[in-house]
Amino acid sequence: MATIKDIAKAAGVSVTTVSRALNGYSDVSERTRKKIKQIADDLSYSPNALARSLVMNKTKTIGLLVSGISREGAKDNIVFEVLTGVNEYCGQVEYDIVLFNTSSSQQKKKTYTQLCRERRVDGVVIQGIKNDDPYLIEVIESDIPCVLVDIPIQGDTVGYVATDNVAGAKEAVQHLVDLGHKQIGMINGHDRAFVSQERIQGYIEGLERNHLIYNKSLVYNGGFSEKQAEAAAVSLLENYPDTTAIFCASDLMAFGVMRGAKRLGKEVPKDLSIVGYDNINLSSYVTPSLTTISQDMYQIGYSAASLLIELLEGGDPKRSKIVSHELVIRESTGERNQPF
Amino acid sequence: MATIKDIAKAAGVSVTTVSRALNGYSDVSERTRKKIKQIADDLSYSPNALARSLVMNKTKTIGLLVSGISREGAKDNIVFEVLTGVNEYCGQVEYDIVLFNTSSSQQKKKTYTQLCRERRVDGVVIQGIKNDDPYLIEVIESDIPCVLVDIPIQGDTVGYVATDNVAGAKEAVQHLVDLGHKQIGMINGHDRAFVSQERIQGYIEGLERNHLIYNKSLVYNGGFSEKQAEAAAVSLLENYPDTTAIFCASDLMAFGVMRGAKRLGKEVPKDLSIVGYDNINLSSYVTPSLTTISQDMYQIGYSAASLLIELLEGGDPKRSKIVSHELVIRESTGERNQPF
DNA sequence: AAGAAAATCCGAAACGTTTAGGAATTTCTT
DNA sequence: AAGAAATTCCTAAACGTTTCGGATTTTCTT
Repeated sequence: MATIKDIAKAAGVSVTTVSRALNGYSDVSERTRKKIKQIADDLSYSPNALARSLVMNKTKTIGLLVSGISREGAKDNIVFEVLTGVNEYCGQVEYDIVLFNTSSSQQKKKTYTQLCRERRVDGVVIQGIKNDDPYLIEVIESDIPCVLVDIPIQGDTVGYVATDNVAGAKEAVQHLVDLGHKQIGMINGHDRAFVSQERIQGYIEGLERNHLIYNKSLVYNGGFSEKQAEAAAVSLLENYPDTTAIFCASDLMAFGVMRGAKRLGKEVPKDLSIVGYDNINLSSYVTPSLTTISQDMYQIGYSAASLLIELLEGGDPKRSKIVSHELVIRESTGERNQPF
Repeated sequence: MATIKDIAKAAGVSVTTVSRALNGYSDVSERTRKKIKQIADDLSYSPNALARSLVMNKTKTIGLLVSGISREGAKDNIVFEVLTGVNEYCGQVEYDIVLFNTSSSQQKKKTYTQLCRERRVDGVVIQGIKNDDPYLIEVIESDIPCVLVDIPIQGDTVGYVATDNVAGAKEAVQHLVDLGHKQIGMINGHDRAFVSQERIQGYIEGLERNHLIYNKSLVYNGGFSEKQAEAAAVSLLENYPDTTAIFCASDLMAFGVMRGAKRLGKEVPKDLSIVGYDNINLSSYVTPSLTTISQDMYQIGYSAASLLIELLEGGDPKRSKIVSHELVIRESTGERNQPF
């Protein structure tokens, strides 16, 4: 493997000159630069990023910390979509991405900060982290630049990108209200997710705006799990049979609710309208296809990366970005059946 | 950021001793080791992986080269699943993963080898690469250890992991034959994919084993695209209306075929049986759910990583791994309607 | 108690870059 | 043609580790 020294020797110049020639500095004559470049090509030289990073104290690498990279998490491709977005932006600005596997590092008792420090990433985007995750505190206290996905925290070195979950949830219930529904239940995720907190708030606001009373017992937690949501939906519908619509904090849970409805002999959307959240791939393929709040996870990833790089390269002092969402109406919602 | 020097100074020993203490060498007394560890903790020291890698000439990092990390590629989560598998294994053996974005590097004219050399990955797993991809030749010629997914090439530094695609395809058509189908069409991917070559071979063998004649004009290429497959299916069914079953080289294309069938007023599986390949998430959710050849992409990723690491650490000289597949029968296939 | 053996430690080089500061050479000015 | 200015190049240190070879200290042997 050719190094800068080899080139220097072959060209009869110092390593300094080689370095400066290859990096486009102005204090090297065109003639020698040509020669050096030629030799570098001949030796098929590629710079050692390690050595460079070591002295420059900058790796042009960002970490991607996701807790959802597990076999189960592969169902919705949310994680993958933001990864794709991050990857796309990083490709444009020539940053590399290193994947941190929190799961294993956790058992190895390596903290978030240690991970980042060891690998010398310039910054990190964090996704799928829970409210009570010990990592979260570390993030905020550490001085490693990072941007969070879906957790609205900002600071000197931390930014975030998210969607307006309360608005989204509000639109979802508004849609249901517009269809004539009066008793709307909700299957939420769990308390340790910021999005859940926001989505229920939106749910409540949506009801109140339409002068519907908010009944706490109509909302269940489904833990973002299909199975759990199915059980929750069954309970909900058995205890409150007048419920004609359910708003779910995720599409996956909406599928669970669908299954639960089927179990109870309820037809969607005739007897029960369902709206989900996320608009994952499955949602348009399933029958009936799912009405949902669509969020562009690719865009979120892309924005997260761009925000982080800005943070790193000291651009403008923006610290957060809200990406838009959209209600997409499909077959799982319909007019309320008037029970005459 | 504390370095080994800081620790040495604080402990009153040399950097050598600190290094050897921290790395568990035997030639340092327990007393000083304790002290050094204590100080390291106090200073919240974490080793600089860059410096270490530089001198050790080993990064404990593998590259992941996939061409499918794009917005469109997010539909099937195949890429993501192997990534998950790779990640899982790497987590266990404490390797990190860096994502290479081929797309951008291509336009930047950086070759595969350059990418790997620069970033100093110890090895690389490659996925979603096409037959005629210039990268492929590079891979084989370069001395960088790598394992290919779904491309059966092996050499001194290159291994692969795949499934037995010809057997899989054979089982698929056998299933259709068993259901009474006599005229079975196929929608293949494209010629630049090894899996396509194998799957059509399996298709042919499957037919011949049952003394059905192989009719070349019954197989169309769908380019692994849903849309394209839909068009192909329509052509196929219009030109050869006696076709009662279609075997598709991917689930995504099978969905296209479903849509095409619907366009022609054909009911699945009554008028047309369809079997796909891959068993992606969608397949079990769609109606009718899709009969398909299931391959465990997670396992493939996991195996690929483990094979690579073995290659790196000089374990046994295995160079390839075949992971098992399985026919999963769902609703999209049924007995042939005898046209009396 | 003296020499041998074992245990513990250290100095310095090496990995492949970048860069500050200055030296050598060329070109410009008058 | 001599000094100034600009151009081109180089020396050496630095980044944070690991490791070879040897030096020092302690413990064991008799």
